[in-house]
Amino acid sequence: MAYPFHEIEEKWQRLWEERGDHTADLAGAKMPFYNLMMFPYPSAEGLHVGNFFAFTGADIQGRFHKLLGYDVFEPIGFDAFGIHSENFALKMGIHPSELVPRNIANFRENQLKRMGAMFDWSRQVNTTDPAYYRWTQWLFVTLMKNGLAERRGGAVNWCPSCRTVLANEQVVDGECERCSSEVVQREMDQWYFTITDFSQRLLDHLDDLDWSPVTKHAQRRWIGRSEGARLDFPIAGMREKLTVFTTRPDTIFGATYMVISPEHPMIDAITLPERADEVRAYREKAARSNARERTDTKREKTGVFTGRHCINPATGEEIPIWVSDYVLITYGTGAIMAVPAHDPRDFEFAARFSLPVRQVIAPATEEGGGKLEEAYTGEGVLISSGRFTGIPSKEAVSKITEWLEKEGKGKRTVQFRLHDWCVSRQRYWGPPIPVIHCPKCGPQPVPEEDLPVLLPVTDDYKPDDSGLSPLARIDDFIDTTCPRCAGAAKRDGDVLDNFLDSAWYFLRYPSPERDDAPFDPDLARKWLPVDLYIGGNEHAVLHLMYTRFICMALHDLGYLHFEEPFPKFRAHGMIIKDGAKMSKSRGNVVNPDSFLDKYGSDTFRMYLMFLGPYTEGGDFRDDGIVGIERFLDRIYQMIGRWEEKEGVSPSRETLSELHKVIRKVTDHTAELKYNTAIAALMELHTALRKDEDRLDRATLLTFLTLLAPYAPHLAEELSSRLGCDESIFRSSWPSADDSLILRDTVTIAVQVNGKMRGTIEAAPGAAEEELRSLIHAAAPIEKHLHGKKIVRWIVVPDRIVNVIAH
RNA sequence: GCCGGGGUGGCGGAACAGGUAGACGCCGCGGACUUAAAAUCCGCUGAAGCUCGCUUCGUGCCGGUUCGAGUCCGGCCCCCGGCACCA
Repeated sequence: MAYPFHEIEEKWQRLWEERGDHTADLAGAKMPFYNLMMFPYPSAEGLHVGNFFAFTGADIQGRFHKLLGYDVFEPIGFDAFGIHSENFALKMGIHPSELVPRNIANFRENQLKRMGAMFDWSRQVNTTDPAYYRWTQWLFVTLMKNGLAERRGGAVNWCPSCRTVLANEQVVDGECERCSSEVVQREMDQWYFTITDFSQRLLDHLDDLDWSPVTKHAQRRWIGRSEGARLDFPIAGMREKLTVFTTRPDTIFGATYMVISPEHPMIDAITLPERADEVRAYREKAARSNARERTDTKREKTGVFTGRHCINPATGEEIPIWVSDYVLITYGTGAIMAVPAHDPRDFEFAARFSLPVRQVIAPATEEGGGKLEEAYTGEGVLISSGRFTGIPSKEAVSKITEWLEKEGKGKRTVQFRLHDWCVSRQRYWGPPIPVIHCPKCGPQPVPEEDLPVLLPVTDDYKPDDSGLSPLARIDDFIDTTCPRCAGAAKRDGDVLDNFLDSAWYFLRYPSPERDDAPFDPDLARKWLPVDLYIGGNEHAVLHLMYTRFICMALHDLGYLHFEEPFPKFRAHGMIIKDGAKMSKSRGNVVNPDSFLDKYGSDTFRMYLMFLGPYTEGGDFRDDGIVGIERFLDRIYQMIGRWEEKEGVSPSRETLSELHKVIRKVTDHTAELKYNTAIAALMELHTALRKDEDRLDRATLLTFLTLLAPYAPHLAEELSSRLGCDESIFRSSWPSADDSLILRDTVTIAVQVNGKMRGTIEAAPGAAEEELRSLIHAAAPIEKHLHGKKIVRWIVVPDRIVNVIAH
């Protein structure tokens, strides 16, 4: 018979709300703790187990810190703009402006409120609210005015079936995430945030951030710093030079040809007339090919010769310029010097088109001048390299760069992989980009006092083939006047990337009511940066990088006092089912609502936390939950049986166990090792049950306090039944008293020749002599020593003794 | 292909810093209560062997270091996640 969780949970949720227990006193707080979790995107299916898992783990931190004495601010909101919401609305045939509020209401009222998290419902953020996206637009305008937003041409991902532009993250292996059509590239004018101006800072700060190593690693890779040089190759018969980026200037004497990307701006100028047709055909083919083909590394290399040559500045030789799509326009200069002897890609290309291969680095283990079977990419000594011959390659990198720099033919540079952030989306469901295009004045930011640019309500929001945003079809919206010259002008028809909505939401939480500023500066100073951020590692790169950039920019512009929004970030794991990701197509989706109905929130919360390490996730199995159900029920029954008795106190053993567990639960909760913290609570429960007659109120309340972050409703209920008038979360977290942890004797393992042969009980810190006699006195161990000569005793104090005997 | 993380009972998972492998929970088995069942409570539960107390084996595979290895080193296999022609 399960305890009456329905009644209890409803009661406490009501009381918390009535009393405003979770409404943080932001202005008056003495020890602020901003407990942030990634806000959900409110889908029509409702909150899934993954959300529930993530939020529970974050809420435990909030409740734990509250008990530690912090003033905790734990907000939640809704990331409701974006292509997911829009596509779903299209599929259902219900306008997103109708569907989204409905989904939000369901999330909030039927699911989030039942979780029992300490969300501060007095402060919410909904990114689709004009009062919010006004400031998202303000952010754009502010960056634009300060030269951090640029309009320029660029390729976008286009799904011909959905007839829409896709964000990079919606392109999986070159296919549209939703319909699996092949994604093609389209050239369009877009707005970009110049995040690349911050590359080095974004990289450097990582050293000081307390983040999971995997997350930092992913960011480092994404930023992709590499040191090298830009080298100029004069083009034969032209005044222009071809500039390449290379990390291996030491191999320049082996550069036997050049390759430019099919999108290279100088391609037409370089190509000789007799080659023009062939090059054009190649270029067109490359343009048509989809992202998957283009990035398939196993595909055989293709390319065409431009007919033109350029001059290797090191050797003075003329080398041919080729075009190939293995050179990307998006990295470096879109052109490379090809060193087939020392680069696998160049080697492959040279082999295909019979281009010369010249080895210029000899491995340390020189085997003589055999023909190279594959590119040698390691270090060695330079050969056939003019005056640099004989120099170790590592040294030659800087020597050759210096030489070319002196000759004015090159420059040492640092290259980043990070691209500027394209924020234009040719979709409907987002904040309109607050820009007015004036034929005379060029693009003008919408004046701040005219914000927000409201998203017009229209039924005609379906994207079409034109590549123009649905808003571009609404003349009433598009036609306007220039804020500068008052002449006829047109609004930008695109909307802002969903990632911009979520790049500043945590700045808004403390003061969502402000209509004169994006956030309250005093509260920001008091509460930010965020103390702990918990979220999914799928956002390791994009969301976290963009948010860091926005904060850095706002810092530089004087709006924020910090550069890094999330000094401490932890990624939670993923809940899988039967070893596979939960998905509708697999039919293995667990619906949290039915578990809430059947077991209640406390049991469900604890079960999810008990599945496995929080940062790794776990496998959801329906049958395991009864263990937690029994556990909580036993606690309920135990407290129900308890009667106050005069002068009782728990045994020394019980107290010892209590303090051991206080230590464990404290440490493990702080480290997000919830599964083992719960195991410790179970052990404590067993110990308390064995000593039930002697339990006093204080001991039980301590136990309930340890339980409270995990099962908040039950802890509140039982503590109130024990006579507490105040919420248990107003009490304080117990501290472990190590002196109460019994250490009368320790169990020492005994090995003979490395094999476990038994244990002995000894006083802590017992001398070796004493241990020896104890071991000889222990018959089951002694029999293994019988008739043998003891040659050595290895004693690890209070842990183990290993006796070596022959 | 490259970079991370990981392979431990029937299952989910524990194990500080090289020191009693399997905490805690599920499943299973036995017992108590009950007219009976459910629920609950108590006990057992890595494998094999046997004189029932022990013995041998056991943390993906092979080898090494060490008094002692799930933990460290070298090689290999498999799974998960991320990135993918970045010059």
